[in-house]
Amino acid sequence: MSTQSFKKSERLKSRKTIGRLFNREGQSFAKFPLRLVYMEIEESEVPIQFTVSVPKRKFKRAVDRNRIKRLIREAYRLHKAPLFEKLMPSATADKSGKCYAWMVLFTGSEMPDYQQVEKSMKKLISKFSE
RNA sequence: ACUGCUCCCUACUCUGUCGCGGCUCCGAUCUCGUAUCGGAGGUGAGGAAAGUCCGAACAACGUAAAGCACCGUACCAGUUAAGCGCUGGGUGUCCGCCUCGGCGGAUAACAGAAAGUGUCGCAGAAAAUAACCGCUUUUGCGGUAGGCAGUGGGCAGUAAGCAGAGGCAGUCGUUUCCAAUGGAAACGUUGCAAACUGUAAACUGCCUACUUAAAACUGCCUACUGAAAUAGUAAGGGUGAAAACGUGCGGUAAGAGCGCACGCAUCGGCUGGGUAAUCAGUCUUUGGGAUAAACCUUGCGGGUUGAAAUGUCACAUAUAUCGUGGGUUGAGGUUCGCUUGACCGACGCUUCAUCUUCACCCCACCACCGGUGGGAAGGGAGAGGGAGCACCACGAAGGGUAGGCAGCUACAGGCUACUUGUGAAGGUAGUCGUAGAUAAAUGACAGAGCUCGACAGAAUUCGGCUUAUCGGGGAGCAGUGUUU
RNA sequence: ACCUCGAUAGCCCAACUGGCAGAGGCGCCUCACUUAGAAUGAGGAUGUUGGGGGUUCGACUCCCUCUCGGGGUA
Repeated sequence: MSTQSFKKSERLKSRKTIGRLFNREGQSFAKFPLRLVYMEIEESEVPIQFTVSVPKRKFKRAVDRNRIKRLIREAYRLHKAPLFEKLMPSATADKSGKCYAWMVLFTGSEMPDYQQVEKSMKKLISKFSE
């Protein structure tokens, strides 16, 4: 499996799981302009199911929201490899590895460029690894 | 060449690397499903994808009806699957031009206000029945002026009468004088009157002023006028967004389309042009303020709900559970507000007893190979009845899923050529295949170029409209300037 | 994707069935009272009625359109 691919199976799709994330079970921390909400889930083929959200209240044009989501996804795709390395070995050895659901929210109110997003994504991942 | 308007096309480009959604093909793996992974090829947002303002397709709702209600719509014709779109035409309004009655442009929810109801603030006499002021007729009551008549008055005249003075005549008286039975004069008295003067009343004439000779009053008439009543009238009345056809003449008590002429508008008829809206002419009717984006009337159209519609497969103890009713001749339903109607609607099975009937069987009698009567466990058929189940309807309280497939992209499709038409569009032929996701795909990095890149992201699909928009290119029309 | 409601002063809200520029409360400003402040009293200001266009003599109101905001759907 390529370390930079981003397949359909890596995406968080279950509406139920998303609901649980926001209700009570999810933990979260923030690195401006991003905020990570995550929780432990059972039985997944991949270590992390990932999704993105951008509030409509701050960005009214669909074009802007799409662009931000694409930037965040791109940053995640390019920098997730080290994290997977950390989670995978246990998963491959015996099936005791932990799986997580991730949702990344964009909390800023202005259009970011890719460098900003990449920087905060790196921080997010390094903090999560601890 | 520039400027303006209209229409059409286009929507930064190229290279490399890493990625994403469909599609096709190949390979590998296993739980054999076209599941997962890998690879290759090819493909992947818009002119507005937006707003959801119109119109359809498509789907479901039990068949999808009629009336009322409700909603929409409104010059005509064409175009189209359809339309509040588009094209062409007509009419009105506004603007511009000039050769002054045509041309050009813009614009219009452009049916009906002469079916009815409502509204029209302030101002104004009055906002729609025409009332008020005003004007005018008539009536009575006043005022002023004039006229006539009268009373009164003034002037003049008449003079029978009266009075006056005078005259004449007579008688008598008195007095005085003289030439003395007389005479004369004066006074008194009586008479006369035809003349003189004056004149109450009367009569006649003229006048009755206002700078006088003539105070004033009454009645009637006329004119003007005051305040009323009655009737007529809509010419005029400072307003207002809007004022009861306009101008002139006649007419009238005053006036008025009351009449006439010219003109304006208008319902309708006829003739002609046009498919029609409508235009021109002519005859006739009428002169009715605005508002229908107030209610409304008329014509036309509309069943409702929208892909989160809907079908189907899988999962889920879920065609499950509980209650009520129907099933038992009818519970319930018939869509949106109401009503009506053709109507739709489970109607099958089990069991219990009763009755009727049939054949067999048993008994008795008549009789002779049959008939009649009676009995009855069981069997067949039928009738109505009781109980229950299936099934149907409504409600309650809950449970589960939120996955797959279909709908889902090939078409009222695009492009080109020819052709028909003023045009929107149509026809014929050729050619092209061009997103289809479902937490939802187009991005990042590096480099290069240029005019330095706007508005902006598909979610069932089309045709329109509206709105946003940096630029670039093309065509047509109009104007200006330069050159030839 | 589809359906639906709303927008009036800094804030909350009236204004009928069109009538001439719009009421009220809170807040704001000035003055008085007080040593000062609060409270109280007196006075005052504040409006493109979301933008644009239309109908009408006249529009917060009726119609069209745009912008912004709210709500709903299985």
